[in-house]
Amino acid sequence: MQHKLKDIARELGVSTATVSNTLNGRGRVSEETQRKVRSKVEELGYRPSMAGRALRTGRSGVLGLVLPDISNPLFPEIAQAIETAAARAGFGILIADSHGDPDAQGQALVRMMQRGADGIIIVPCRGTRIDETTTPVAVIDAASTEGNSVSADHRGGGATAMRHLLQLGHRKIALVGQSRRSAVQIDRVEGMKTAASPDCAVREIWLEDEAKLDYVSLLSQGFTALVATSDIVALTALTEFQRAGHAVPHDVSVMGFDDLSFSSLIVPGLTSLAQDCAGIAACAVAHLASRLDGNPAPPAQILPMRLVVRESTGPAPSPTSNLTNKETFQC
Amino acid sequence: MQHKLKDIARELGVSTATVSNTLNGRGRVSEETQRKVRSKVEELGYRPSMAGRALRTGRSGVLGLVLPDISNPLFPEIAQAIETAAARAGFGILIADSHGDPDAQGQALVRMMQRGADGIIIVPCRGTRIDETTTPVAVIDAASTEGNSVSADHRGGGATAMRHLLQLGHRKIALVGQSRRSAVQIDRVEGMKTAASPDCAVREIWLEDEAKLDYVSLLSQGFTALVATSDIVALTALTEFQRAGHAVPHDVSVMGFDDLSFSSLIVPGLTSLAQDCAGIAACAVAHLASRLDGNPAPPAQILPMRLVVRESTGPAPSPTSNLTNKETFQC
DNA sequence: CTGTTAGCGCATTCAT
DNA sequence: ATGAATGCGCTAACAG
Repeated sequence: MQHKLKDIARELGVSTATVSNTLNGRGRVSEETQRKVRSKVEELGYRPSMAGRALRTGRSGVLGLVLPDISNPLFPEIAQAIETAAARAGFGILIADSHGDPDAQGQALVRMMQRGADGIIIVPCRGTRIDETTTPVAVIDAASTEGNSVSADHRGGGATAMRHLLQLGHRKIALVGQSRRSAVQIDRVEGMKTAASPDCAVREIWLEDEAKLDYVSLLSQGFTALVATSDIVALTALTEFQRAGHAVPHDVSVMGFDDLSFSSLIVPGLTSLAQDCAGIAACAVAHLASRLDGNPAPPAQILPMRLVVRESTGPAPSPTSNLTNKETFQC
Repeated sequence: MQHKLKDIARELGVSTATVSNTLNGRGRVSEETQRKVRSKVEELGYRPSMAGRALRTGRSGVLGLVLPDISNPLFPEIAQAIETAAARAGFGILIADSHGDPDAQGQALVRMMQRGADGIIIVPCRGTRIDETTTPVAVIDAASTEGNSVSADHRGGGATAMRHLLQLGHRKIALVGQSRRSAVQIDRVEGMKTAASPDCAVREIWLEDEAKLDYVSLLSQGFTALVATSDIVALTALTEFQRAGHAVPHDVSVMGFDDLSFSSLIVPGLTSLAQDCAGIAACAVAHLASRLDGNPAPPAQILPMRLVVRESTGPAPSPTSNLTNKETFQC
């Protein structure tokens, strides 16, 4: 076992209170003794026991992080950002996975509280709402969700995506989402639709409705661009197009959301809208830290999304060449 | 604040020890009082304070998990598996990210210990070794790494990959890794090479050596298959091939490692070698749990990898059609 | 079988 | 400016 507060107090001939006061800056302690204490602490390699402190102060110095589905590829970034922000603020992160199941999510919340988490950051399952509890909770969801504490501006991101394609001359655009139960996806699609110009034809497609979407047939229907609510879906579309011999972005432009790790690595690189994960994480941690200091819950914060232009989006094909694919040109 | 042990003891007219004994099964307590205690606990919704217990027992009930780079897409699965395994064993998971930096890794280890982690599971940075400390550590790396506690059979996986391609008739195969500093990647490539038949030409390529690898030119050099040490690299190769108009697997077979989440979603689906994340996680947690019970460190465990065959691998093209690509056929 | 007692390591009064 | 004393909630000895 390590050295205790008492040890270093005894060795210095002072009281434990003095040592504690020095270390926590709380105190009226003379410069002289402060130096002695600090050097002794260094010498002995003393580390305060979190258990003792937690019992005394009722604070564990730990925040819970509950995620809906760790296997979602966006998770790594958000988790990393939160861990970094929390560490900077002196908190540890206790992690839990709800497997997308509302029951498991509830149990995870209870487990975190039982473990003494000072606060909880949660990215809720689709369609679940979080009832406020005794321990403060920061919710990262969509701006349109009640109880949301901080989120990316998914609507604004959708609008930005749409404007990007309009600028490139696209006028017939497919909007592809996975599930309507996701408030995030709904917001993104809404944003796209509101930004569409009157002369722009838009078709909204939800994968949960279709057995299997035939991406390639969209081209013969005159669509020149596709925006997916996730880079995952965009990647699927991209590979389908390329496999069928259609050039991206020459024949069709493709873009997604979240700027996942692979999006910059594939060929062509995927144009995407990135969340400000670091900003969101910092907000969530700050939110909790502030409430732990006794302040009331701050208003929800919405952080802008950032357009990352890569090679998967380009000028709309001219009407004549619209149905022409690469092979035909080459022969 | 919640109810304390004392409360429920007082309400029942028994001692705190009796309640504690009942709850921890430690005790010589009559059936009668046990029932009364349990029902009172239920009624009051009593939850033991981890802080108090931790201080008393010196055990936090928490394991640290230190990852080299959360943004690695394999992380989600391994983290999820470990969280699940730990929860089953009654542990919480305190997470930390070393950003691939050995210094940060060391600091993360210290932070975990300071927070009172009972044990630490670590996936080390490339090229780092973990010195055993006072708190038990389980290392998840490669079988060839000293100090490794549990890992997938990366060599065996490499061999399996090679045999899969040999069976399909491939005899000129490119092996693509990212960094030689990764023991995991080394093992995978070694496994591939040992399984290559004498009549099979193999070329080992490390991306850290090349400014930018020209995947497409490999085809004109007669390669009919490519194995990457990661699905990420395989995905890059796949999209490059498809963009250039080469059909996968008709013209070239591609396979990777780790069966990342996107591998089943792209077209064609990526053939890959999957780690048994759940098994690895269970082993790591069991390893730590056993050592916390006072047992000596168990020997390292190696878990087999599983071949997941999808559409990106197929029969080798016949020698005559080897240099022929899709467009030429169609014209 | 059950109750009493004594800390675990720390932060915090209240005296000095 | 410092020290002595107190108890956070719990469990492990020991006593009954």
